Amino acid sequence: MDATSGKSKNGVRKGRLRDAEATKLRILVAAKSDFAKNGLGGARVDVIAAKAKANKRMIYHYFGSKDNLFQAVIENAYHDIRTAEQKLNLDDLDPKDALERLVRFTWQYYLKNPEFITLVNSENLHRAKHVKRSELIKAETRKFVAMVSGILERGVSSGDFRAGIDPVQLNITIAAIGYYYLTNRFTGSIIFERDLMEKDALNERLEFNIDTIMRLVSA
Amino acid sequence: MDATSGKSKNGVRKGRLRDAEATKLRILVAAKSDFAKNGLGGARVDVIAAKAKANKRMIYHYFGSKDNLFQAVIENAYHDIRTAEQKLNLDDLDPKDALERLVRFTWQYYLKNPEFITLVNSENLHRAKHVKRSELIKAETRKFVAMVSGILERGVSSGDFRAGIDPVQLNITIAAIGYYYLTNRFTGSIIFERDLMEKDALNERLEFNIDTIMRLVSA
DNA sequence: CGCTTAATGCACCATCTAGTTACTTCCTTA
DNA sequence: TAAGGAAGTAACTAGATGGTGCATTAAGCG
Repeated sequence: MDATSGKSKNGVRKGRLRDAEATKLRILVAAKSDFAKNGLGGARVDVIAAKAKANKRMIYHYFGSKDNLFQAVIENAYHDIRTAEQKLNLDDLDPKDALERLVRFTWQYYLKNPEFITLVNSENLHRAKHVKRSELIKAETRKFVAMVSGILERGVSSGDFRAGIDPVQLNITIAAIGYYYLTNRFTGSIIFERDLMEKDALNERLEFNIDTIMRLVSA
Repeated sequence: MDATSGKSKNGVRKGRLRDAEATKLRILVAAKSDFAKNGLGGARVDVIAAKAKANKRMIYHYFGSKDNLFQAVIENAYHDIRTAEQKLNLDDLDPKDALERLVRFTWQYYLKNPEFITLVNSENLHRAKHVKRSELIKAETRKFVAMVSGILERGVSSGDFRAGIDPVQLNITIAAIGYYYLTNRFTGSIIFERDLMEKDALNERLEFNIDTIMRLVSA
């Protein structure tokens, strides 16, 4: 999406006054942020419009409804993480390294993109009705599962991993141990009476997670 | 809370017409259900009142505000799970059995009480501002962590578990691998293209989780 | 049995919210 | 350069929504 350039036909920047793609993108970005902060129900269309420096009418013009806007946001969020995962080139690594790298990546991605977690939570509150409509998300996930499956197979061949591990269960577990810690960082920090988001605590958790996964798969 | 009895001073049941405790409890139950279904922002006070067969005025009479009502609900939810955990009498079991029992219990509790998960998610969306005010929750969690800590110590002594495991990290992990699977059951079932809530799938996941935890702690 | 107090119900309000109508302004292209 | 479509705006609406004021009614006590 090269929509922020705002160039006229002669290629000269001119501070884009009327730029459909740019406006659409600003709305999407603002919506992602507001939906992540307040959930689908809690987010306000007026607030999104203001944050996007767009007129509310534009939201309906480009997206049709609040629900459709949410769908665009969640689809985009899944697409981003799946794209980033593919860029890890895990197939080129030794299976143990590949797996560790995936655990690290997953943790860091959630840490740097907390809105992904909140959006997924919100989507599950709504019984995945938006994700259900997206073929793109399914296809990209299929590719991702295949990649993890490949790592497992190579690990079994090399004698590093035990056989019979379901790649989907493994995926879920890798996600779970990071996701849960971070999505529940507020209640967690209160009930356990320690700051879970302190630098040392975060590093400790990442090492713990790597250890958990390595022990889980090792032969 | 023995509030449903509705007895007059002579102890005879008389279909309680004016029963403050009963009304309060009906509101709490209805609120828990509606907050769990729609989140704090999405839940409607009028709907809660109707579901509780109480007048909306009563909600404000007993709880003061929607926020205070939510606080009562979340405090109650934490209290319930912590109470159930204490009833497991894990101290009387062999450390390995105790740990397995805890993993099984946690999974089954989330499965049977899905509203707990949704409430906690909602509370984290609001940065734990309600839980923050509850001393009860902190105290009960402290006791729970001590119990897990005891299991770990006994396991180290018996030679079953390795030393140096942080009970809070272990707790978080036990919760995570069940919680994540279940809270994301809707998106999970779509993106992985398999029904995660099917009976066999649930059993498989539980066994996988027990395995994960056992491998994590074993010497 | 009457009186006080707490439980309950009704009607109402001020504000907000998703979505729309009717309009103006800019940009492209023939 | 004129025209038509696309981008953008402001004001509005119909229905919610959280929250209240006030009257009413039952419970329990002396």
